[in-house]
Amino acid sequence: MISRSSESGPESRRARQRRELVAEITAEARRLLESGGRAAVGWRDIAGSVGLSPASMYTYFASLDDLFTELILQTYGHLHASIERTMAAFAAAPVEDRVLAGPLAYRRWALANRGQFNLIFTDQISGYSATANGPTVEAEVSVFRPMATALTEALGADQTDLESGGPGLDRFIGLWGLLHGLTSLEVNHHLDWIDAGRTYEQQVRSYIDALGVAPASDIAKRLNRLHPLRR
Amino acid sequence: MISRSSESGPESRRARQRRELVAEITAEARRLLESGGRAAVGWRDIAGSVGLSPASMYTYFASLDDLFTELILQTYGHLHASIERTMAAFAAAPVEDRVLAGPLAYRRWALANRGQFNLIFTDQISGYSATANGPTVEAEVSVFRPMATALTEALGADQTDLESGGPGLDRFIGLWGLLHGLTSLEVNHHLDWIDAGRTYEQQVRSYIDALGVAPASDIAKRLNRLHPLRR
DNA sequence: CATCATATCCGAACGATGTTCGGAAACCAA
DNA sequence: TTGGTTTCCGAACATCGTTCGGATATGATG
Repeated sequence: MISRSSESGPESRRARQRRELVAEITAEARRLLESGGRAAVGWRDIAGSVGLSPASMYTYFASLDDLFTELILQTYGHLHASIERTMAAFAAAPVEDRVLAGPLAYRRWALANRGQFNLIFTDQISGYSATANGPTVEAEVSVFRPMATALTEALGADQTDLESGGPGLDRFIGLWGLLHGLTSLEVNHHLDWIDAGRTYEQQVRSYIDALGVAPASDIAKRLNRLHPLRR
Repeated sequence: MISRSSESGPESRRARQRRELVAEITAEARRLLESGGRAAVGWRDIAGSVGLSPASMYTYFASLDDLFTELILQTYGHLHASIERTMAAFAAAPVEDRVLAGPLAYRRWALANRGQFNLIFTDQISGYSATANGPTVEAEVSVFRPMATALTEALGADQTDLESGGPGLDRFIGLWGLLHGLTSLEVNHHLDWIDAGRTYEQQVRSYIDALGVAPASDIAKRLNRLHPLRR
């Protein structure tokens, strides 16, 4: 049932089709997740979308939970890539700018992918706990390493603090809590009564300012120019 | 289908039984929600628990979504009551103590009621958006009014700031974001790798300390004495 | 007390779901 | 060409939320 995983020879026709189908399946699942929420993700819709029968889906995923597991891992990668891409755009700028650009990218991605954001950050799948699985923890720390590294660098602290649980880690945990809390509330429509975007940037700025980190004033503007709102 | 709602006469036998049954149903639903997550809440288990058939459940709730709606409203009330009860225990203490006691109660309740916490703070029910419904917004602001009021009082700011969106509101939004973010992460097992309890208190203290609010050092200890961990 | 509308309750059934199974067809290596 | 493996599907199963019709219990009204 499992084909070769890491051989170098030319890909067989079956292997390529399988790879493409798995990609189509997860793509359609993400589409359904974003448009209709978790309950809207079902085999029959996905199967119809890729032109196969529901039973055939079990050729590619052992169960619906397995599909969600794959979806979770992919989503960590997407969030990670989005943050790192944005921060890379400020690679030539002072570190302080990157400390703000990271959280701004975090919020932007979350608002554009509400379903996936909730998928990875709140336990929804039966029998699938966040840190219980190895690959998940690894994927999670990779998401935040760029932001944690930038903050630690801006503070002039030792990078080994992050691994050993020193004071540099505590500083980042506070920032993470703040930005994740505000983002999570806004994603789930608990901040609809205020100007959440303005408040978010102001709060993050205020928090890192208290740590002595002062980014440029036009980071958000430059970010909007880099990635205009899609769709 | 709807019996009298606010009359003063003696309650009929049917009315009492109906009230008790609705209470049993929601109680069992909460039990299932906490033990097995959202997917574990089903009519057949609930019906069996109260000694009725699944079809009879529709005598009391028009649909499963309606049950969840009721559950959400009740949960707001429970969280509100838990926070206010804890803060009331510090009514004679300085305001600064209450500013810390509120967030500590928030986290304690969330960890003891993970399923209900996620139920009210992340969109899970089809077609049920948080702020779209009137009763929900009202219930939500009631949850945070005690904490917001205490912080505003501790800051010596005008209480009308909260309603008019003045700087006092921004201060509280920041605190709310921080405490909700850390709590949400811990509830969903994203902070299992650190001492989340110690970190939480330290972060909240650090945040309000920057605002000039310094509670007593033994609030958590006193809180543990008031409400030892149940179950 | 007798009457009658109403509330409650249940068994049976419907549609939709995730999943399994057996066999047919397609593929690929030998 | 041969033979084993992969893919695919129709049919079926169990379970779910929900509806319906009718039987039974309740409570107000005469």
